[in-house]
Amino acid sequence: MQANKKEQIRETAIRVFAARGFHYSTTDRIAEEAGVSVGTIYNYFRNKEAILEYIFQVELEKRQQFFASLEGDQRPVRQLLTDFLRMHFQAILDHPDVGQILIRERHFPQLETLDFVVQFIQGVPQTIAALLEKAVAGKQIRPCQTAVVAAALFGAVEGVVREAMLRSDHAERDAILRRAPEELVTLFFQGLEP
Amino acid sequence: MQANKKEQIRETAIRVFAARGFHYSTTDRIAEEAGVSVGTIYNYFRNKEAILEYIFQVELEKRQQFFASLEGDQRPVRQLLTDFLRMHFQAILDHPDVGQILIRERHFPQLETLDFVVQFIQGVPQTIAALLEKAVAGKQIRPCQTAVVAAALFGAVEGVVREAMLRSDHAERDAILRRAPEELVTLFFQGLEP
Amino acid sequence: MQANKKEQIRETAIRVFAARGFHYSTTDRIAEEAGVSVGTIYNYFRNKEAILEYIFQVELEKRQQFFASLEGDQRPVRQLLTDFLRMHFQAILDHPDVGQILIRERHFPQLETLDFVVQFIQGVPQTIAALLEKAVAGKQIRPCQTAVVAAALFGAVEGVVREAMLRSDHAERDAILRRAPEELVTLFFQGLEP
Amino acid sequence: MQANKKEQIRETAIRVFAARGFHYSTTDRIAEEAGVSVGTIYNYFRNKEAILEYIFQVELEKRQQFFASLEGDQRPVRQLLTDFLRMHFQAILDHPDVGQILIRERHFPQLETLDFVVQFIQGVPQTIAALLEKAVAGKQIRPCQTAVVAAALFGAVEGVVREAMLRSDHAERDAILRRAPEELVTLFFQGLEP
DNA sequence: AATGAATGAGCTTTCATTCAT
DNA sequence: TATGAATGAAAGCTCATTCAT
Repeated sequence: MQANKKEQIRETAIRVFAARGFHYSTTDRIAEEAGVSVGTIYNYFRNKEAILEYIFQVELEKRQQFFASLEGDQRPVRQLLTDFLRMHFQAILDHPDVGQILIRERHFPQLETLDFVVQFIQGVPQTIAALLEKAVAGKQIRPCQTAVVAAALFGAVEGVVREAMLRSDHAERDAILRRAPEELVTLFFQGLEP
Repeated sequence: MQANKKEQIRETAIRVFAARGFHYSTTDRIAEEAGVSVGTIYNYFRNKEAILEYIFQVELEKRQQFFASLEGDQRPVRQLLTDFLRMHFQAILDHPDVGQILIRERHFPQLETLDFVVQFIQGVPQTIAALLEKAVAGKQIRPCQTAVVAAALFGAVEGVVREAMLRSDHAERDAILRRAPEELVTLFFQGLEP
Repeated sequence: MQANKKEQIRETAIRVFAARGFHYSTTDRIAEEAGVSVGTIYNYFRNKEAILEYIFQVELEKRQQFFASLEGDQRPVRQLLTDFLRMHFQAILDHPDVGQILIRERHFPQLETLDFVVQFIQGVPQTIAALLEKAVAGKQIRPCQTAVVAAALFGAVEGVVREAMLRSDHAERDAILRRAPEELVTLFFQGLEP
Repeated sequence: MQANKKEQIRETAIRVFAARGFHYSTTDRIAEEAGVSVGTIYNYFRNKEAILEYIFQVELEKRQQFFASLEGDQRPVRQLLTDFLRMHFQAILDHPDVGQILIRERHFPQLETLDFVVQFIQGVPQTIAALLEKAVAGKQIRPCQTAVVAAALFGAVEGVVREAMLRSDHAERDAILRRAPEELVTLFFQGLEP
């Protein structure tokens, strides 16, 4: 029941933050929509910011678990990267609200100093950079500043998500998100051909 | 003197917003740092948001002027795009605070509905998309969803800027930003080769 | 077991109130330190104030029992008063936390209306006044406003306790408290010599 | 006008704190009774506690100024002390609410650490102790632990004020306060006769 | 045009108390 | 009897905005 309630608050907060933005969302509103009292929120979260932190934390852990499951995977780097992007875009397809928040509130000043947010923002590109490193070593791609290219890829992913989110036509939006992994991997791997 | 004061407030606000984020910046603070009284701010701006709007407006106009100056330029698309990215990265090198705000406050809910912010956020990628369109027509690159690719490029630019900003070594940071226009154009044009 | 638990809560509350002050002590904290749940507190006490009331009640009863034991004691008033002050100072030496609370929370608005607190705050001086009355009748001291003098003596006791508590050197502190009963009685009886 | 408003808030707060106690007084209530808005309070005071601090500060400064004016006064110590007590009791006669607060909120945990409160609670007795020291040197009183006696006198003063404040009959109350200085000085000086 | 004291709606947060288990 | 999650009234405080000077 406990974990349930925290989860219930998290999910409601995602909806509310996505609709209004963190700073225009009130704890009263979250409580009301979650069907609990304000006090209950504070039984599970230190303060309002902690809710946002938790949302990020959950998402980060999903990505990390995925990376962990890739350990020892012998398929070509291109394949692994495609898989990761598929997972990422699929997560956003499943919960567009989370995507909205991840993009919108990422630059939230207090968040930027939090360990797991730093890990998310730096950690994910670092893992991508490590994959690119392997691809360079395997001569699948030409030598390059892998950290910079990884950052570019990470940014490109964000840009495509943003572009997709702007579409009011849901079918169109989903189409972009669904095709994105292959297109981006193709674009980057062809762009990096030796 | 008038225009001067509005400019003075805009510049101070850039500094304050960049340091703290829009929502954690107070009008009192801006007034104090600008050496004017709060009341004066309201003689030049409808409200606090209007200051942010104005900051975006000024930046947007700079980009638009650059695009206007490109009108009729007959050089290859690749050349034009490189020039634009050079200008953009140079602007960020010159005023990192503005870059910070453009990235951070872009997703500000009330801003997203404002015409010239929409123009900035959509307009810049749209211009890039238009250039890509021309390149496709000229068979310099393969057919693609130009809007999505433009968004990816725009995002990649942002990602590289962010990566550069993380470096504590200034020389290294500047080196990345200086090389970035060519590298990104090369990456994308090779990636889009027919 | 019952009486035990109530006692356990009372003792913990004394520690907590003394350390933080009544208003900055939470029921959660008391429960935690007492090793019971908040709910349990409310099985023994009507509300938070009732805990404070009970603390006062227990202390008052101790004083009253002492007075009762003095009934019929034929020794000179000066002797009786000295004994009472000895008992009082000893009680504070034994439980400085209780002394702290008795002094600090005495002026608590809701407490001031409670019968047994009124009895404590007025009752102790009244008993002193009664003893002084007897001394006046016996011509051991000159006629005076006994209520006012009793209040002065009661206040003086408090002042000396406070002064003693300020000393960081424990030996010094204890020395003051040990000598205090005689010194105060001497001071006041000499001051009231006929 | 500025100083006026701070003064206006201070005076209202004295009335409100005296009637209800600090912890049961709300900033809204003070604002309402002072005829200003809550925001205005916070233009003059850091927070609610700062109002209480200021009340203490003003009273302490009055006492200190009085002591300063005594510098170089050649009259006998007994006379000086009587004068000081007269001033003190007169101040309480003039503003019984202040007296109430001085006694009730003195033990307020956050106040106890403030420099000027420490100065008040320790400083006033120290000045008294210094006067007693002079009286001992001049053989007007017998040798004694002047610090302890000063604490006792300070406490006795408080006790008498408290006793007076308990009287519902104002005439009676004022009578006690008016007679107190002479009575206490007589009591103590006779009690300390060599 | 410039000022800055005054405003008060509105927010986050706390915590004594309850009650279903 | 004991529990402790849930409650929600109530409080302190902030800060964008106004307007008399």
